[in-house]
This record gives sequence, structure tokens and C-alpha cells, in this order.
Amino acid sequence: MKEYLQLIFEEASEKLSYLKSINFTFDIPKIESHGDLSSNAAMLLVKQLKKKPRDIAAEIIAELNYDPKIILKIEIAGPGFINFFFSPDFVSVIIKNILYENESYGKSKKYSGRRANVEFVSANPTGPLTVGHGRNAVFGDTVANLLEWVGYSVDREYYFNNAGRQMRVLGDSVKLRYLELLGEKNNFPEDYYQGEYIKDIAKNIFDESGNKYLSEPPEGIFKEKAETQIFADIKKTLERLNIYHKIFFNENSLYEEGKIKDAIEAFKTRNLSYEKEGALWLKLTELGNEQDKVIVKSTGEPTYRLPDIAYHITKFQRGYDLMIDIFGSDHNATYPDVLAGLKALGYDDEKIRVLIHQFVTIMDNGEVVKMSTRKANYITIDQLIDEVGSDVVRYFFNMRNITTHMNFDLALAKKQSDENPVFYLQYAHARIASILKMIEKENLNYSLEDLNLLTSNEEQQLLKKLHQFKNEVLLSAEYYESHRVCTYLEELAAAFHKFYTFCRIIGTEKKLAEARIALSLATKIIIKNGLSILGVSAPERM
RNA sequence: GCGCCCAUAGCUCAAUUGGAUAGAGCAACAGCCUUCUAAGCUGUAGGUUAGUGGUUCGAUUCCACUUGGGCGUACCA
Repeated sequence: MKEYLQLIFEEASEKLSYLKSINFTFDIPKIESHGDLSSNAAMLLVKQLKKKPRDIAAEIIAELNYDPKIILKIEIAGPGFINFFFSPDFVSVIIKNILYENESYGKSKKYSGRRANVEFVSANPTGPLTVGHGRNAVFGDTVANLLEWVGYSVDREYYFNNAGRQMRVLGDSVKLRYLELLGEKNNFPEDYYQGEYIKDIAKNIFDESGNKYLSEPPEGIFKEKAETQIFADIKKTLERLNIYHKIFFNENSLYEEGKIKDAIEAFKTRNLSYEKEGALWLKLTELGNEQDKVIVKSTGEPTYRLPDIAYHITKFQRGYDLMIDIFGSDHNATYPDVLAGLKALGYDDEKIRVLIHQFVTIMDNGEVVKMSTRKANYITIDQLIDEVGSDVVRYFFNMRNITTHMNFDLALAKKQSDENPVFYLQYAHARIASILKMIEKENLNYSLEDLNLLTSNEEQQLLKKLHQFKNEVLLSAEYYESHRVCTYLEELAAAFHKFYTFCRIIGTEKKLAEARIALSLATKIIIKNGLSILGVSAPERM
């Protein structure tokens, strides 16, 4: 619909050249009586033309050469909006396109040929994924889906570090539990990993090899076994959420391949670093940031900034047009340094999009649960999936804007899972599947012959919702906002349920019934496509 | 102290990125199943968009300040 209006406005701008000077939009009005699409063009021209907006609107409309089969009427309303009403016949034609393109309907080629990298989860292998990681994981994967829908070729990437202090403590923790199994009494330190999974790992080593590793150092076999097993568990959890990373990038490889050294050299040759008190500092103040920061400690060890910069350089070298980093809000102070460093080295930091999500507050019976992997005070994603299922988990983390501080009441999630909106969508899909089975028995089939019979309010509302899908996918991708898809689907499902209540199929005159079947089919396809973007299943029956 | 983020109906959140009369779901109340799935539909009630100023044709949205929360503010990652 929007494309057609853009076309006739373009034609009109040959005569009304001022239309070329403004950036006007076509929006869907909130109120039905304001039409199907509305333009603000006239209001934007008030200053330039020094005329009343409503007069300008009239002037524009006079030059619009439109097909009355497509546009029913055009009105000027309010302060100067130009409202367009589409003809019912034109609106119903969309069914043909949806049925034809089926599971591809809604995809676009706008960004085809471009490559994107989405880095998400990126939790170090020190313990199971918790609900805290859930939002990051689900959102990241959905953003990746959205980018694919608008044409990007996307690589999902997981960045991890198996060399730091956390990992040393992990090895120590496993070794100590192992020694306990061998009968040694010890005081398990408070700042070691307290979780039961540490005991499981130790038990596995014990079962396989008995006391063979009694005098083995903790950073050897113990750390390795722990990492292998924890990573396997993390991948298994992600698999349950339908998340598959293509690349697991080990921070350590940056050292092994000399990327860290290269980055240091690059800063030095550009005179962007200096030594002070035995450490190497980056001249961030010259790059417009608050203060200079250390990139190599006086011990010779780099700080996290340096590998982060080197890591992103590899992404540039791998040729991505868009690089997305998904972080929790605890990282909000770190990325400006990294971006500034990259920019100073001549990389286009506009290609990097850092998406910061706010934390999820876990509540249980009205009390805040403080999460800590170290203290084994957490609720894992696996536990959550066991309780409510992966569809609910995916939908729940997608349905809110990532800028919100989300409350997750566990007691409520368990008890009231029936009230989750995801069931509302899945129910609509299952309902349609059920209708389709029923019409087979009645010897009915869909037909595209008489779509112009779909004139009732409920039918038209549903059709107009279907029209919005493609644009909604595009906007969701461009704004990196997966919750828009949820909001849209809930509106679509509501429109369908209304249609279902008021427009029956069986027992209706044949031609109308067949047109309604076609409409139902098209709705089913859109619900399924939308849910697939979110990574949520579309069941045939419930 | 400073930086980033947030504040919308009793609760959880939307609002086409500056548009017209701020909308949904829960919860509350009143209705609708002998006919395609009632996990549904219809209706009622619920608001000074935290507060005060400003910017303009127009502000929940942008700016400033105030209040209240979250996360940071390391030669930790």
C-alpha cells in the first residue's frame, strides 16, 4: 500500500517540486476513521510555503493521479493530515501474494548481499546459563533472524575466554571437590564455585580415572574437563532454545596469532599510546572520551580493552558490513573505549552496533533473587524451560523492549503460564489448522476467485493487519527491536479471533466461504512466519 | 560525586522513533458455547504519561532541572 502512495507522490512532485525538499512519511493512523494511511507532508511545508497546512494539503491532493480501484477516497483532516482510504477490493488482493510466497512471505531483499555478525551469549564456561543470560541469548538470536529476513547473510558468534582468573578458580574448585571424593577433608573456600555441577564434574573425573590425578595441578586436566563439560551443557541449553552459533571465538587465539601484539603496534605507530608508571595507556582523551585508560598493565598483561579491540579488528578483517554486539547493561561503560580505539585505527565504527539490554529482575514470591554464578545462587535456563517450555521462554524474552528493566516473577510464570500471550498466538494458529481439517470433511476448498466478497468490518480489519506484516518485519530489523514482532502478532491474532467469532465458514454461501478459507490460510501463514522469526513453534493443535 | 539506562491504568508492558481522541494483557465487574477449538468473543470501569519548565503547527517521545530506581565508574572481565 505504502509503495503505491510513494509512487503517485513521486509523480506529483514533478509539478510540485517542493515535495522533493521534505522528508514526509506515510503512517498508519491509530484511529480507523483517519483512514488506512496518513501523510504529514502538508504540515512539514508550513514554514517553507507560508500557507495554511490544510490549503497545502488540498494543493497536493489536486496533483495526485490515482487509480480509483486502489484508493477509495482521500481526505484532509485535523491540522493538515492527508488521509488515504483504500478500496476493499484492493485490500483483499494481498491474500494471493501470501499464499503464493507462503513461508517466504515477509522476507525482503533490501539488505541482500551484505554480511552481518551477531555476537551474543558470550558467557565464559564457568557454569550453566542462568535466566540472566536468557534475555541476551534469545534476543541476540532473534535479531539475527530478523536480519536474515531482510536479506543479510548472518553469522552467529560466541566469544569466550578460557584463560582468565575465573577459569583458574574453576579448576581449583573442581580439584578440591575431586580430592573430597578421594576422602580428603578440606575447607571449601567461600569464593570458589559453590554449584553442584562442580561436584558432578569432579565425580565424572573420579569415575573415569579414580585417583590417577591426585597430584595433577588444577589448571591442567581439572580446568580442561570442567570447560569441556560446561561448554557441552551450555550448547545443550542453547539447543533447547533453538540457538546455534556458527563461530565460537576463543579470546586466547588473539594472543596465539599475534593479534594483540599487532594492535599494540598499531597504536604505537599512530602515536596513540604512551607509557606511564610501567603501564601502557591509550590516549582516549585525545579521541574525545573522558579519560585515558590502561591497555597493558605494568605486569605485562593486557586489560580487557585490548583483546576486545583486537577481536573487533578480526571482525573487520573478516569482511562484515554490520557487527552487532549484545551486552547486558553492566557493559555500558566499556564499549565506548573499544569503539574509540577502533575508530582511531581507521576502522568505521558506524558498522558496529552495540545493543545494551537492561537486567532481568528475578522475583520469587515477591522477593528479589540475587544471581551469582560463583555463589551458586541462580536459576538456570534449563530449569526455566523445564517449568514453562522453550516457547514461553523465547516469547517472554522477546516481548519486551530491551530498554526496560524486566520483572520476572517465577512463581507467576509457573502458575500462570496459561495467561502468557504466546498461547493466544499459538491458539489462533491451531484454530485455523482445525478449520482447515474441518472444511476437508465438508468438501470445501479455498478459492481466490471472489476475494471481493470479503467486505465485512472483521474481514477488512484482518486483511489490513496482514498488509502490515512485511513493513513490520523491516522496521523490527532496522531498529533491532524484536518486541515489535510480538506486538504485531498479538494484534493480528486479535483480529483473527474477532473474524472467527463473527464470520463463519461452514454453513455460509459457498463463494464467500471459499474466500474466507483463503483469508484464514493467509493468516495462518503470517502467524507461522512471525513466530518463526521469534523462534517460537506454531502448533497444528493445542 | 560523575557517566549510561529507566519511570505510562492496581500489576506487567505497548504507543508506527515528533503526529490526530495514550492502547493491550492480567486483575475487577456484567454478558456470550445443542453449530468450524470458550487458551476465544462483547461490554463496563480504570490515566495530571513521576514533577516543573522549555523547544514548535503538535511532546509519552527532544532539551534542562528535580525526585525515585537499575547498571557502571580498576593496572577485574
